[in-house]
Amino acid sequence: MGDSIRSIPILEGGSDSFFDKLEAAAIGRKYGKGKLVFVHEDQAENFYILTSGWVKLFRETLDGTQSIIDILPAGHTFGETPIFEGGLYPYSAEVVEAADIYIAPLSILKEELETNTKLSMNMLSHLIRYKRQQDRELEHMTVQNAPQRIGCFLLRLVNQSEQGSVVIHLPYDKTLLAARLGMQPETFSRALAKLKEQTGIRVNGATVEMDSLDQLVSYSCAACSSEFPCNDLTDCK
Amino acid sequence: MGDSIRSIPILEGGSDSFFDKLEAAAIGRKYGKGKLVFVHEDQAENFYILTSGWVKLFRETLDGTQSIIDILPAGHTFGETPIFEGGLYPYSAEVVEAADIYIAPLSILKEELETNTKLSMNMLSHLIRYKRQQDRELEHMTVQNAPQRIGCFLLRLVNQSEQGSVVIHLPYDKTLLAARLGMQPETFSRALAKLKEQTGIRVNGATVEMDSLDQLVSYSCAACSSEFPCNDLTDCK
DNA sequence: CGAGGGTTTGAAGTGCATCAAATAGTGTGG
DNA sequence: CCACACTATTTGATGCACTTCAAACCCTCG
Repeated sequence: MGDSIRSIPILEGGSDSFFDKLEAAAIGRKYGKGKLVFVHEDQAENFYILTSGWVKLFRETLDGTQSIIDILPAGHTFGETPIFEGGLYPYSAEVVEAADIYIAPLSILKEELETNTKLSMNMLSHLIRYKRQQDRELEHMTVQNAPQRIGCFLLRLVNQSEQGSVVIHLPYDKTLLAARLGMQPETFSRALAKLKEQTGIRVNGATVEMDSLDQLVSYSCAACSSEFPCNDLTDCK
Repeated sequence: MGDSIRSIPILEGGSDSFFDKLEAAAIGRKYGKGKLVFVHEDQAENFYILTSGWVKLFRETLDGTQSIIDILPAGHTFGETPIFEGGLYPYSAEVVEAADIYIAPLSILKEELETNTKLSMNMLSHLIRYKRQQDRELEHMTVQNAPQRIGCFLLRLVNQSEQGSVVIHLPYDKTLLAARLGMQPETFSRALAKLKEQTGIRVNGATVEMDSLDQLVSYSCAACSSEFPCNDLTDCK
């Protein structure tokens, strides 16, 4: 386990004693699809380290409509933001693909942050990058239409350097993906069909293929303020 | 000047020597409406402290469409995010209401952050709060319609504790406000009219009055995952 | 008083949501 | 290995919200 925690990007810069404490205190747990890790406004004692699977962070309105904050792949942490202030989780977390998660006390993280500038600098830098990504998401919502948003998402799944023909696997349900992109499942389905005819991508279930990225890039990125290899983040979300 | 810089929330926790250095190096400048402070992808040497007026942060696509990242009131800093990485501004900054701005070297801030945990903790905490606000903005874009978004914005301008009748002054152009809320000026105008008839607010130019917040709250917050006094931020944006 | 930008109003078009229903796909127990 | 149940996905038809284009209005300021 040590390695998997020590190599989490957002914890880079942590001291040895920090990781030792973390390993001593953390509990590893397996979660099946659909399991809730915590719920909005739970008292936050722990933060979570995702080493495999996918986790959805979301909020919901009174009528049950969910709005998705993020869908995290392995290698990310979540539930760490209540270190400051009241200490309530600002969102709920649900496993959407069977996951391995380490549960670790926030107090250890907080203590380390207060004494280890390297870690807090690293965390600042991650938050800033994250914010930039979020700026883009907001931009996309107003500037791109549904097919373009899907195309943009696909592009962020691709290794930028990829040459020639490309194969992508959608990481989770189309229904969830639709929600993640802020549209209805029906709209997603139609928009994907449109993307197919516009850019020549081939879709088969959760597999998407194309001969080159060019058409997808010129179709999707046209309406955006960033240029293609825009995915300067650790990874997709 | 000292005081105005020392009381900026995001710089709270800075050491005396930090503020001394800042005051020695910073240049105060007045900017008229419409002036650009810096442009997207400029090399970032300085960050900016806004002590009066309003500044718009934005990006634009090739065809000139702007997407607004934020509109800052006095008391905020901007252009500080390139402390890490390459050091290019990720957005452009334009004064939208005549502003007083202090220009200060990023290097001073960076150095202080690396040595003063109090400041970096404070900054982390601010970024986290900011992120939460941004989560809400994204939610609003998908969950609220135009009149509700306007109502929500108005509510965030109000002092929460206000009792009885309330008067609000729109802080800048309606056209800009529309862009800030991700809609067209025409839509804004119509949506505001609808809000008027639905909630009984009275609009006169840039002045908005109402007898009580109740109707506005129940109309606007119905579709949101947060409850009314949701503006747990330093101030509006 | 006239020019120009901000704001409103009107008419028409587009994209997405919604409701309804068909189809494909997956896992289950027999 | 098949039939059933259940969910994910697609397709169709319709409505609504917002955009777009056009023009009028209003207000401020030289």
